[in-house]
Amino acid sequence: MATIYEVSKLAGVSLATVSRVMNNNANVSDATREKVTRAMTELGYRPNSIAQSLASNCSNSVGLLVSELHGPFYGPMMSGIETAFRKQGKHVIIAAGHSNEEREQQAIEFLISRNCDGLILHVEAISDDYLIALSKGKTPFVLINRYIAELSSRCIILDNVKGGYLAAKHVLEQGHTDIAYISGPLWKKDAQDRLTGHKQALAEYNLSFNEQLLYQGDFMEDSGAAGFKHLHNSETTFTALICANDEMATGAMATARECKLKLPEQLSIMGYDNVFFTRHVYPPLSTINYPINEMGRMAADWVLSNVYQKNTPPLQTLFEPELIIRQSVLANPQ
Amino acid sequence: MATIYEVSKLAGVSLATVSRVMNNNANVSDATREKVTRAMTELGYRPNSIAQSLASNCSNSVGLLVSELHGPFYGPMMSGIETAFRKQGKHVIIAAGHSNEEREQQAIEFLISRNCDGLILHVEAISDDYLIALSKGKTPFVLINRYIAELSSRCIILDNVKGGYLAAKHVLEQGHTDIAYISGPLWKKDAQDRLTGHKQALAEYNLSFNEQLLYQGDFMEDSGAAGFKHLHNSETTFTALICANDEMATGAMATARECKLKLPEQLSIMGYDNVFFTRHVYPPLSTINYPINEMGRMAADWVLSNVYQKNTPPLQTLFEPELIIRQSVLANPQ
DNA sequence: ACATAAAATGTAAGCGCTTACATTTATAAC
DNA sequence: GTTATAAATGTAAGCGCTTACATTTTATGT
Repeated sequence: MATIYEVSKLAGVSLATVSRVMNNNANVSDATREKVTRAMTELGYRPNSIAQSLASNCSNSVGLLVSELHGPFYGPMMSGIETAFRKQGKHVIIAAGHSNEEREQQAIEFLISRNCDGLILHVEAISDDYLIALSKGKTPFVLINRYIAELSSRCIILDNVKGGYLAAKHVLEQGHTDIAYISGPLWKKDAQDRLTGHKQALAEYNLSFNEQLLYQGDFMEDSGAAGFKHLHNSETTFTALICANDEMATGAMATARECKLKLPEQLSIMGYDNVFFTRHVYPPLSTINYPINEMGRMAADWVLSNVYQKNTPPLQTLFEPELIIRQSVLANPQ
Repeated sequence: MATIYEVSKLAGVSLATVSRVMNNNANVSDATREKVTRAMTELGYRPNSIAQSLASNCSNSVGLLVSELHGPFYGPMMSGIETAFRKQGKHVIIAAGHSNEEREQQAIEFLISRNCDGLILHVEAISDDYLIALSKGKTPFVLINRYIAELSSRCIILDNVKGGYLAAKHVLEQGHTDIAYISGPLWKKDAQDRLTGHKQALAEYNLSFNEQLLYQGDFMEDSGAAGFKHLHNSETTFTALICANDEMATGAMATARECKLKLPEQLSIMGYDNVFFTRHVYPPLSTINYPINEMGRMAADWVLSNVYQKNTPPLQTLFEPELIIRQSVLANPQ
């Protein structure tokens, strides 16, 4: 692989000049620029980005930490991010944290030791304190789907209270009054918020929240199944079940069907996230849209703007959920 | 950020010694190793991986090129790969090629200029010739889901002929004789192979392949829908539809239902890939398992073994598809 | 105790770039 | 044609490590 040195020799100029045309910064006369580019193509020169990084103290790479690389939620997010960065010649290093505190911390360490210029973090298990401490460090980062008051300007979040409200309201508007709820793990802020919104809607309809009809899941499919079973076997009855995300809704649907319930006739179900496969389940699942792809893009813009001083569209930090009506919620149940 | 120089001063040794304990290569006495590690923790020293890479000519990073970052197929693949590498302290740089020749080439260039030590490529549009030329270069790479005879030892593939055969055989065994087929784009080897297997099974049952019952799709959901419409409106009839992947099967199912067909009573459907959501569609889709997660892991092992000289389990290059029976194929149609 | 080999440590030259600063060359103003 | 000023180019010192080679220390055998 040719180096800048060989290029400079071939072109008959100094190293600095070659570097200048590469970073087309400074004043280089058209003539020499021409000479240099010709030499570069002749040698098939490709700059060594490692050397560039070391010399310029900028790795042109940003770390992306998600909980899982698979799963319907993170794909669109990564996609939005990668697209935005590649346009700018930045690259993304990915790591998975698996919603586990130790692994999330390790991943962050790893990304930092890799000299990432910035970090995009979707972390769940790590503490606020750790992140606040991290914010004192020299690697800037932005948080997706997590709000910490002290770090508010770098938190890109969805209004989950509103989302929870919207979901419940839709079900209420269809005439349901006995509504079960499978929440996410309530130590997570987003799970709490969704439930809060749910309760708000109930209150608006002068319905009191029945603790019997609440099951705390963990956002994973199996807990949707377990939750449904628990609720189904309890003494209370319900005509609708709202789940705090689509995966749990899917698990609940499968189990409900195993219990010989007709969907949506005997049970209306509502999800949350609008993960792509929700329209393929049966019946197609009504849900709340989580614009994760755009939020990923926004996180990328945050980094582009705050780390690389690029001009970006104005940064937006709070996103709005949206009701998606399909066929899993039946009107006028008896 | 502390550098190796400060560590060496604090520990009262030379740079080289510090470097030695970091790479715990050479002979370092326990006493000095002790001194050095103490100095490192005292300073909170973290090696600068960029500098390491430049000096050692090894970036400890491997490039991963997939068609899309989202979608049900690539997630498990990336997941298997990331896990394998992180255990070894290697990191993965991702790029998306979008099944487009130019973008795939750009992505490869990008990854190479990023000094990746090795590449894992899932490419579709790029030519064999390009890859063969690339193999002469200095960056080693392994191919997933692509077979090129000249590069056979670095092709990690599924036996798609067998998969196509298995799918058709299952449908035939259930008594179907009029079987439609929505293929992938036939310029792609895997699409061809699946169809070849399909025809083999037909032949085994002494059935001739009816070109009228073939529709060429593009592996995307919409083409499943379009394919079904086309087939449904043609003069021929069929009791079963085999699709070359799950997404197209899903598209076909949705459209079939829109056409008021009862599934699976009036139409049996078979998919391919066993993407995770297939068990959630209705009726749960019978399909062919594509062990993409393991294949990803194997690709990682290939790199670990061929690039980093690590010991790995024996490398396997050909993977076997497997029939997954769910409820979308009905027995004894009339 | 001495020679010799082995182990431990140090020295210094890069890796391929960027960039502050110095120098040369072109341009403008008179 | 000078001189002042700006534009173009060159020089060389790093960036933070690794590593070949040189040197010193320690262990071993007699």
